[in-house]
Amino acid sequence: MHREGFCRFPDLIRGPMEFAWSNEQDHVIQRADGTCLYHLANVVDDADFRITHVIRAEEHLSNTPRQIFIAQGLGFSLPQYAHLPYVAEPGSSNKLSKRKLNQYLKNQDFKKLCEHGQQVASAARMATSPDTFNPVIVDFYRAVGYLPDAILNYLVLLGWSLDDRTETFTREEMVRHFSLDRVNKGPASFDPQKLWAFQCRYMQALPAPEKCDMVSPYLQRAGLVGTPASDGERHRIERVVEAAGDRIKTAGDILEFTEFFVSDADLQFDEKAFTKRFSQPGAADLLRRFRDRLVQLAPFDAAATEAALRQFVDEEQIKIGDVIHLLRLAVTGKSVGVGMFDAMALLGRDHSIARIDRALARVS
RNA sequence: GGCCCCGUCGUCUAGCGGUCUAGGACACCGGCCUUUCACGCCGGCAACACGGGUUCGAGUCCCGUCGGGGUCACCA
Repeated sequence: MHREGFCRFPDLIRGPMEFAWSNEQDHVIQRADGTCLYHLANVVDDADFRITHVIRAEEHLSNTPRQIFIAQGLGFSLPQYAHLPYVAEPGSSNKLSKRKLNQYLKNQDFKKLCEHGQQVASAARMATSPDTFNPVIVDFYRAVGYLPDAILNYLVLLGWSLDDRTETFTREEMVRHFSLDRVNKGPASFDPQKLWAFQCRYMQALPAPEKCDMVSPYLQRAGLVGTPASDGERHRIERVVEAAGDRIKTAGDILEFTEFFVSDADLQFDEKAFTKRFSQPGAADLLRRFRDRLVQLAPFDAAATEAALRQFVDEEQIKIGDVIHLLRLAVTGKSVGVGMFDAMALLGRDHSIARIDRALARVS
């Protein structure tokens, strides 16, 4: 390498760069067996492909002089350089590393993202290894059912912005507006919550048919619908997706609504919640009386069941909350979920009644 | 340690000398809505690392200090 003088080059993000050659070491570029080392290969490869812009992470900034030295030695013309800031760990400015997963798990937000993914994976019976299935690896997001555009939109804003208000970009807008001169120099830390927010936003805006397409493979993997899904199953999926609405944040979240895909006999009850609700005095009896009204109701749709319930609580002089939680537990097995009347309409009268009867049977 | 980079709310950022009593977003905290959850709506908290200059005037320019980080392989 040169012993004196400076290596000067413009960086499209950082401006004019200057390194003293005297600080550079002589570097090995080829092994005794003839194989080449990274920097030589890199420079030759770039020249070979007629690379005009080398856009890479900041950790390569200090490698640039030696690569320039090699390129010049070989008589290549130099590409333009742009050194991007790297992505930092949540809440720190250390470089994000896939080897430090355990440490990141101490961050609550990161942990939540991870646990949500794990939940989806286990519900979908996907084999996962902690080394590859975690939020620092892109595959994680694909597996859990994130929207690529949401990830991209989040990522483009990590170290770059268009102005003081625009946050949402389609891919076309990204390519149209992105420019290196608005890239920040400092590292930006990965914020699991903000990524999640983008995912939620994009999911909300996704048209129903596309949402159904995204969600179906998860039900198939879980063995809840056929592959391919029958017309009936397809219709069921559409209705569940519609009823679930915003509650489905990632495609894998469909597996939080398995109660609409299992048989009445296979429905699992949240035992803790069940015990709590049904141990109230008169609970079973109350539910039984409302059940009897459901039997003769026609039509059996959301509006009708709601009207029936409201009339029922009115006559009984109780509050809607006194019975609807029992009803939800009985019909869906859970204490949370889609709107109660949507749930019953979805299942239909026979299944709704059958489930109520099954719940009543376990408490008598 | 040498060399290099960076430094505005907790986080991502806007700001390229006056329009900044510093704007937006996520998060957070209140309130409303409500059958659960989610959504939605309204309101709130919260930052220019510090010290010197330059200037009529500095978050914005210069210097220093402090702080954080990257990189120093016959790895890529």
